[in-house]
Amino acid sequence: MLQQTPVVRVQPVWEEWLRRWPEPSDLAREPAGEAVRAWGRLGYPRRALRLHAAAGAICADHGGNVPGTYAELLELPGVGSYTAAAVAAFAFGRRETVVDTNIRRVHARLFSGAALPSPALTAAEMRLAAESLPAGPGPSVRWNAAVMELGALVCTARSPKCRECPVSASCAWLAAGEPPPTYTPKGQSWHGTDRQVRGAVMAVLREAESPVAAELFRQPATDLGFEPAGIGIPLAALHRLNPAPEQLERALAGLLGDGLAELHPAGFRLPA
DNA sequence: GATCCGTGGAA
DNA sequence: TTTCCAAGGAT
Repeated sequence: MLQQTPVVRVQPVWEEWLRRWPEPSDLAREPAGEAVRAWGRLGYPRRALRLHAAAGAICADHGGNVPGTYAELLELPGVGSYTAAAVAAFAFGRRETVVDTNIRRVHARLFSGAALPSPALTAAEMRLAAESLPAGPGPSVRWNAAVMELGALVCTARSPKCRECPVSASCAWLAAGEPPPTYTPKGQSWHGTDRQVRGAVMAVLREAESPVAAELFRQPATDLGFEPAGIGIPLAALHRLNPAPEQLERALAGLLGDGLAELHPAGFRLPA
């Protein structure tokens, strides 16, 4: 849930999730669509699908217990190098090189003198992170947590709080006179994109308690002469986007291809 | 390596 | 209002 999503937004969803599914086996028993529904508006709903799949893999391959080594974790759906290292370190106390966006930024400034890390994680960065990691499980776990928190709370992307930074005296970026970023990160476009249409369709499917006829996506409900039960608001939001027919078809096909939706005789629905 | 994949709060 | 960007991963 924390992948590309701030802690404050994750926390309430995470608490409800663990109340409902305290063990991997509890989640694995559910249809994938229930995981997607409970995911709510966290974004990137494929993560919900993969978390559900990971629960299944944990039950099938690990007796229902989350594995504790980097290599085993990395095999799970939706778990990449960052998540595998973070879980092994923070949940199992192992010495792992954890590199998230916060740690990358701290290292870029403190060690390399750059305002921002490069767009993609490099081998040199991993080497630098591995070299700076203290020896011993306990110190390494605390180091990972400390550098991550420093990046999240003090060494922030915009307007870092250098006056509050405990290592400002040894910061290469400050010493260099706070040079600006050498590249301009281009943000993801959103308005008018397929991604926005996918999001609007998913909002409808999450609210729907029965399959949604394809015509409801393709044509405003007012033109159909009736009010669809329960999904009027997200459906109106979708039609307000006024996606081109081709774009809507692309979004629906994409969701089907990703397994986020399935086509029932009565219409589209979350995977049951 | 480049792209794609959501969402909403803050600047 | 627009832009930025947040505990990334898969293809």
